[in-house]
Parts: sequence; structure tokens; C-alpha cells
Amino acid sequence: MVTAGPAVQCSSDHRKRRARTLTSVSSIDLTSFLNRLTRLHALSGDEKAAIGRLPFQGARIAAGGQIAREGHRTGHCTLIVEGYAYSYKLTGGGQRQIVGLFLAGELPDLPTLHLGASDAGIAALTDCRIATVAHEPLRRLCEAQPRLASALWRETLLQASIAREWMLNIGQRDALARAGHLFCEIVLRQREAGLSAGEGCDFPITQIALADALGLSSVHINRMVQELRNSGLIEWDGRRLTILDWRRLSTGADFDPAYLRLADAAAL
Amino acid sequence: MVTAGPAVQCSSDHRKRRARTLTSVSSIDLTSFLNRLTRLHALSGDEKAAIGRLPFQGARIAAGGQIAREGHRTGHCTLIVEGYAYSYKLTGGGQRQIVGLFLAGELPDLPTLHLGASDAGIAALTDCRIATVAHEPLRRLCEAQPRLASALWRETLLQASIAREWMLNIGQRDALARAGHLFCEIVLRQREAGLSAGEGCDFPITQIALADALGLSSVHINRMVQELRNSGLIEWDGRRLTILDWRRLSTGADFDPAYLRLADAAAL
DNA sequence: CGAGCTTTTGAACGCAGTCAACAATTGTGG
DNA sequence: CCACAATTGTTGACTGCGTTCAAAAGCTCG
Repeated sequence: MVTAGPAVQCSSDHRKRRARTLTSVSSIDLTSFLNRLTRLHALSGDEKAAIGRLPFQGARIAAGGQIAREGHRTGHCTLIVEGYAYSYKLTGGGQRQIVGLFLAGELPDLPTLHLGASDAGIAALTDCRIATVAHEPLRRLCEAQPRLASALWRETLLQASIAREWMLNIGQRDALARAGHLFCEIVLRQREAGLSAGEGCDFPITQIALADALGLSSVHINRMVQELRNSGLIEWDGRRLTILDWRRLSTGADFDPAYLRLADAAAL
Repeated sequence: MVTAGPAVQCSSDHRKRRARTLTSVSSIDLTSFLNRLTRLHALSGDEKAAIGRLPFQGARIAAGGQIAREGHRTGHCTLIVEGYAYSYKLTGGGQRQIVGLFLAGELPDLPTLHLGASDAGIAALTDCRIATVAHEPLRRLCEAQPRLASALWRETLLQASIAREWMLNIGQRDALARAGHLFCEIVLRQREAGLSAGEGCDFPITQIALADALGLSSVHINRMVQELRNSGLIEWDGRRLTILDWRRLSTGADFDPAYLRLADAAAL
């Protein structure tokens, strides 16, 4: 059984370290969000304009800062304008499982639109620019524009599809494949978002967080990363990730991008 | 890395065993579905009637039969009228991860309404009565009745919430807690569906499937189940599940039902 | 009644966790 | 700008939870 005993260390050390910094911003860059929505559904000018009219509130959050607390009702949804965010859940013993990673253009707490409180905490992985919209205008928009509602619904379904693949990853693949699989996913998602060219992208994550995302210890993740590096499969210094041999990495990690529903299904 | 080598055995033996049996049924019982939808959103008589007018097609599927194949477009959604279904994903090496369990009143392939093809296979765990509706009329209903769209959207969000809890379960909890956690979840979900009274419910699942749902080997699941039995926590013969000591089981398994969003949050 | 699953048990193995110490890096304040 | 603190990354040794392998016993159902 899970011992609710002494504080768990290592990969479960998830205390907040930096204060949250909020800065109201006047003009908000919605291009990555609009690009994401239109990638699969073409939106009319009307619909895009309606999104532009939503009362977004800009803010900045430093790496490690909380965006939403588990079980709390914020009354708004959050768009990642720039940076990485993640959602996580904690066991009673304090172990952390990262259950999702979010890129610019994504809405990590979109589920709260219809569930109210979030079932997972959401925090900034890197320094982030975010923008929040209250639930009310967003719900009204969905009622008025069913196609937009569908597009947002689809966003939440995509998050769920990724969650199921992560479950497969954590439940069935060994540590090396798990790590490789996540690296593949990140590069493709960043590429789709237009935030990276070719075979690499920014991926500034600690090995501790990586371990918590993959259900492994940070010590073991360290060894897996080294093995991937020494095999000439990836380059990664904790910030910039480059995949050196996509073919070998993706096959070795049993990576099939179907679950990401990329418009451009071609691999690297 | 995952060896794509010889066939995986044991818990990954997921070949179809019984043929699919389709039987058109004239009148379909939507009460469990309507109950489920109205549990959190009160629906108007109009809205309920609109659901009743949907062109459902009844069918029966024997235990083990396929309901939807991974990657295929069925063009319809499936309601479980009676029985248990599950969704699963396979690794390249053939290992199976069960990524969701579905009870009467639930729609395991609802995500296909907006994603088209399912990212997971769906199969009957027990003999099932199901009912299918084509996507088109369902989409039209969602456009005409935004409140119904929200209710269905919420259904998919609930599935995602459960998926995240499973990720936490598989990634962070030890084998005994994992098993106990799932037992707790099933009893509460069945109770909410009104399909069980008190502290037990039907749960006719093989230990092999249980293992695949929890990311464990069937051998180990067997030992965990025995431990739960010998500790006087549960009774389970592979069919009927009874929780003998909810307090001890739920605390030992680190079970917190918040993620299920039950209308009635009270435990047993 | 026998074939085919599923459950159960035992023994040995191995992947990944834990513990501990140190190195490297990053951040901070004087 | 440097010294100090804190976090993160790295390495080695040991441990243990859960897997694998194998065989037998129980069910279920044609």
C-alpha cells in the first residue's frame, strides 16, 4: 500500500519556488491559438473575429508558478501564449504524476469550462505568457457559434487522446522507450505549432519533471537520457532538444503519431 | 527499448475469442443514459424528447467482441445499454493497455463524434447490449441544443478526468494500491449508475484484463487480489465484487472520489 | 468428458527504485 | 563580481517490487 509516511523526496519534490508574477498586458497575441484551432477546422472570418473579441486578460507566470490549483474553481480558462505548462496530480503520499504538457496555443484548463473545478493542478514549466478568459463569455460564444464549440470540444478530446497514449506509455513500455516516446511527441507537437524547424525544439524541462511525467525515478531517467545520448539518438542539454536519428528513435520508442491527429502526418 | 520480437504472452493475450453477434432491437432502453446526463445538468422535457428521437440502432455483442477498431471510422457513436465495455491500446510489441472501462449509460466512442477515427480500440468486457447513433444526427442535435452539447462534452471531459487519475494510479502507486483504487472506483461508478446497492456490484472481469488495466502482470494481480481478500478488504470471485471494509480499502488505496464528480459525494 | 481458458503457486531473475555522495549549474545577495 | 546557497545532474552500490517462466489445478462450455 501507499505509505503516507515521511515526506517523499527526489522526484516528488514539487514545492513552489518562485513567486507568481502577474502583469496585465493590453494586447494579446492569439495567433498560435487561432492557428491551432484552424489547423483542422477552417474558421470563418466571423468566427475568428468573435474569438478576438473575447475579453482575454494577459499575465506572466514565472517557471514553477501555479496557474490553477487542483479542486479550485477559477471561473476562467487559461491560454498558454508562450512557454510550456503542465498539469499534475498528487498522491496522498505526495508523489507527483505529471498528466499533461501544454504548448503555446493550448488551453490546459479548458476542461473547467464544463467541469468547474480542475481535477489536476496546472503550473508553468517555463516562464510563461498566458491569457485568461472568464467562463461566461466563452460559454456564450460556444452557444452562439456551434462550430467554435466543436473546435474547442475537439481540443479537449485531443488532450484526452494524448492522455490515453501516455497511459499506454507508462503502463506498458520500458523506461528507455518511455523517454524516447515523449521526446518524439514533443518535437512533433512543437513542429505542428510552428515553433520549431526540422528535427529539434526547445524543451527546457528538468529531469525531475521528466521523471514525474513518465512514472520513473529521476535517477533512472538520468541513465535513460544518457543512453539515448550515447546511442546518438538525441542531443539534449536540458533546454534544447535535437533528435539526431528520427527513424531509429521513433521505432525504438514504438512511436506512432496517429494519436496526435497532426494535419501533416509526415514524420521528420 | 521495446523488443518487437516474439509474441507477448500472458496478460497481452487479447485475441478475439467469440464472434460478434448483431441483433437489431426495436425499442431501446435509454433510461441509464438519460439518468446519467441529467445527474448534473437538469434537462428539459424537450431535450429529453430530442434524445429519444435520435435514430438509435440496437445490437448485442458477446463478451470479447469488438465494438470499434483503433484507427477506424465507424461514423457512429455507441451507447452501452447493458454490460461493461473497455477501450484499449496496443504497443507495437502487442502489449495491451486498457485505457478505460465503460458502464451502462456511457458512450465509450463519443470522442469519435469530433475526432472521426477512434484512437483506441473498444471491446465488450461482458455480453453487452449496445445502441449506435450515426454522427450526423448527433451533431445536428448538438447544434440545435447547446445544452445537450455541453452535457455530452462534459461526458468526454469526465472520461478524460478518469484517464488522468488512472495515469496517477499506474505511474505512482504500488500494485496493491492500484488494484484497490480501481475496485473503489468501479463500485462508486456502478452505485452512481444505480446498478448496485450498498457496498458491492457486478464486476465480471478476468485477472488478465485487470492486469492490463493496471499496467501489471496477471501473476502479480493474482497475488494482490489474494492479499486484498486475505486482509478482509474485499470479496471477489471474478464476478461479484463486494467491498467489506470501505474505510480501510479506500485509505490504503489512496482513493479520493473527487475526480469522478459524483452528484452524491458521500462514500459508502 | 475433454479442450481451452483462467487462476494459482513457486522459484529465479531483472528492471527500476532507493540511498548516498559528489559535481555541475543556477540563482542571489552583498 | 564574487561567494554562498540551492537546485539539478551524475555516479555507484544495494535493494526490492514486480516480471518471467513453468507447471498444476479449477472452471466453463461445447
